[in-house]
Amino acid sequence: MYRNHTCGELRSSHINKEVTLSGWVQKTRDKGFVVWVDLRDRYGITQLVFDEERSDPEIFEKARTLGREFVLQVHGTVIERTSKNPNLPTGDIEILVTKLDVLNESLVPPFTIEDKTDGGEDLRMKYRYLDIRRNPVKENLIFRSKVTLEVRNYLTQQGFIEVETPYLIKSTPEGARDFVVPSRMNEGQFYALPQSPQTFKQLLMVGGLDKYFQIVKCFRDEDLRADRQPEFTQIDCEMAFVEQDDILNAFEGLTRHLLLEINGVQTGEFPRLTYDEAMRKYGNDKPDIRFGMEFGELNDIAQNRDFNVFNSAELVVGLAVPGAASYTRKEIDKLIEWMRRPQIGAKGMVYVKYNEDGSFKSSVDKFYEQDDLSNWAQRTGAKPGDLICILSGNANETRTQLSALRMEMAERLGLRNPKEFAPLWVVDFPLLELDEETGNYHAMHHPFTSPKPGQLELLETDPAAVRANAYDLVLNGNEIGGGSIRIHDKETQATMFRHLGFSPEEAKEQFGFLMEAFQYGAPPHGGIAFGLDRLVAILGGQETIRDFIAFPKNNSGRDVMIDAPAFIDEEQMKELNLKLAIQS
RNA sequence: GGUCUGGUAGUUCAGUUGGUUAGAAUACCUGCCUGUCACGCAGGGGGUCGCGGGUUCGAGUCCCGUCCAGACCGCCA
Repeated sequence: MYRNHTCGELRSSHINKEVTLSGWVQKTRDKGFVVWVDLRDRYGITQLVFDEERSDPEIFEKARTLGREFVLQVHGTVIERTSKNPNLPTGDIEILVTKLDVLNESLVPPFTIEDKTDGGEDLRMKYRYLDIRRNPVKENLIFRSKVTLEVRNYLTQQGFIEVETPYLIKSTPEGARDFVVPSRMNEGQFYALPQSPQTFKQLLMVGGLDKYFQIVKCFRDEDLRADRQPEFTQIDCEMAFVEQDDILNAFEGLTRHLLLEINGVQTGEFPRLTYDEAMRKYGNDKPDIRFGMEFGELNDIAQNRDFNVFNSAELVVGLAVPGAASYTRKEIDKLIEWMRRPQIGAKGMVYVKYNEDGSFKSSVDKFYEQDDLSNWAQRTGAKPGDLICILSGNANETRTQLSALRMEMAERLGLRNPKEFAPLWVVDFPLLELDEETGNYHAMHHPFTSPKPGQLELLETDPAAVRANAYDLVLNGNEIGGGSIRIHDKETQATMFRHLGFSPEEAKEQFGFLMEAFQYGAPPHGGIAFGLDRLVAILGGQETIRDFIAFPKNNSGRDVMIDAPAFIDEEQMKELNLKLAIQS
């Protein structure tokens, strides 16, 4: 038996007990006449003590040779400490060791295994197994396990069935790039790893399973970000015989359950905003509504004066930054400069200081009266002490730019409190999106999304105006889930494919199995998928999803620990009938 | 594909206008220390300044190229 207690559980009530513990050496403190060793395991730290008087001389000498991260098994007596440590749950006691076994030695670790490590990102990834020994990483993984357990509990209780779908499937051109896997048995042919189990879950509905979910890995071969990994996990869900409201209610229930069980936060009914409203009010289809700063459109009260910048703009829109009227000229100039960076691309910014005394001072005083500025303040909800920031130009671009400003200012003002949760639904997304490069329309969600009732005809005349039965669940400015009511009849699906530029032959070749299934009594159905990594990170109050993934990939999609991807040897290539176009 | 930032001791970083033997903290090693818990004290070892080329009397520092890492834009149905 390696242990009969963990390193986190012994208290003064255990004094005089004989115990056996196993764990890692966190640190040794050699004071000459006495040596202390902090022994760590998943559950905590317990102090071991060795001294000249009470310890066997051989064990005492052995204790002095222990290095960081040695694996020990110790046997000894729980004793009361002479000087207690109130910062440690086990700080009242220590173990007077009578038997010391080094189960394994350790090299000096390349970084400190402490909450605040001295190791950089790169190094920690290379030695991820050491990083996982640290509390913050370990606790994140435990947290994730708790979230997935609650998801399974809740959905199972609601009558959902967890079904696994295949990882080796077929590549399709729509959407993200596929990871492909060569098939040895089928010369020259490739599987693709799923970007999502989309078509399979729809086929499960045709199969009559009615309520499905799966916690499932998905794969996308696209460039990464801090919150994007090439393989990531979704909570994938689908239901039959449902309308949009049924789905929203069901998964609002799941989200509310998680917020309550995981974070202890009670949430009321989630607000529902249409895509158009979200864009008008926040310039963003995933608005962070933990704070206000809603947009105020000023076209009618700012145009038709002598200020040509506004007169020539499609949209004049502003927002009030709370308490920022105290910004100096220099600070405002810096902010404008920030807005003009290529990433945001604003041409300039008009500002109005709403002074505490009720007067206004603006960068366009030449063109506008105090009354005008007062109207602007009213439209943007500004109060004395606020700074009103106004952008103008092309409607879409201007909204996006002002949204960037809104998020930045909220960040600076500390309004993005990670302990606060503000979920909402964004509904009625456009069905199609114009690809600027090709000039073609493609599905904003995916090609199986149904248009709003009676809007199918609009596809012919005004494709951009067609709204879809598609919805996103947004939490604190992050899209944590998205889904739609699907098309479930062959004719509509064929029409969709045609509008997306598929020839009937291409549609049949790629999605023939789905269209065929629709001919055998496909029920109305719809669903949603949550990004689990991101959801867990947000519930955990953190930004980077990498900290919630045991073995994440780096910026360029590499696993620096196992050093993947890698070349494969010639024999393997031959077997797969592959030849590289480049020389390795 | 693009923009930006960084790469100096095991680690995290500093290094001025191009100028003596490249520093600090921490980690590591040795010794001391009668209750430590960020222990303390004294001493010690540790560097191809990412790599290649160039400018210069002289390059960690300037220039060109390249590799690696990170953030962002494009991309992510």
